[in-house]
Amino acid sequence: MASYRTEDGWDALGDPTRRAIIACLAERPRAVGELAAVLPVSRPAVSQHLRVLKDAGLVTDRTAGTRRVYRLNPAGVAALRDQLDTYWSRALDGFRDVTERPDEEES
Amino acid sequence: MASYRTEDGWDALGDPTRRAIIACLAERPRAVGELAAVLPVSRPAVSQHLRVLKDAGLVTDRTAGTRRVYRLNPAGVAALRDQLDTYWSRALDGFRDVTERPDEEES
DNA sequence: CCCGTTGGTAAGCCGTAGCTTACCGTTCGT
DNA sequence: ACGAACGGTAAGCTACGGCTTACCAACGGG
Repeated sequence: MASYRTEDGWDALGDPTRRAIIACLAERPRAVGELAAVLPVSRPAVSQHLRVLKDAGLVTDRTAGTRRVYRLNPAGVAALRDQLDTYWSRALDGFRDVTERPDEEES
Repeated sequence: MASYRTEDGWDALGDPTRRAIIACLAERPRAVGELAAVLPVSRPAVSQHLRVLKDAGLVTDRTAGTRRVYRLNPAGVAALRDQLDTYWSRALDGFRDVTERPDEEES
């Protein structure tokens, strides 16, 4: 609640690799090396992506010995979901405003 | 349901200008010129963004005379929302899996 | 019937996002 | 205490995404 958002969650999800990371972490928390082993990019690349995701509040990390375990942050995901809900409800209002016009061509 | 997704909705929302367009269209449907008048980019730029959003299934367009009115597509928005819901629920499972380890340092 | 309005497309420029390799700090095992 | 494992950072290259200007097609009003 009292957290700044240095990076936008949407920008963070704009990259396919980062979405793959999110999908991986959705299954279970993983260390950086595990993620790099699965993904088609190098470990430093994963590290950089994780930084972006962390700044966006989508993941949290936890040091376990020499390893660093990342996990999904449900709060961050929920925040984006709420935004979509807002767009969705407003879109419905927009639909109500302009009733069907028969002389127009649908896309 | 039976629609392909030529472009990914997340990629589409990865751009700030496109998110601004989405926000605009969430209020009410608008023509291309209207959007360009509000946004800080040229009309062709808006047109290109609208194409991406349309390919992603996030907006639909409707020809009205010489004008072309775009509106938000609630189905497309709902699809993304559902994906986030999936991530969210799986993340909760992940949290249950790994119980708190006191010797670790939180991020 | 012409002209103004509207908007999609082409061509091209430029910034930056993402990747790689190389390097360094930290932590644990033996 | 030394070395290996793990991971973050720096530097640099390349590709692509977004913007602009210029051009063209379509529809409508007077």
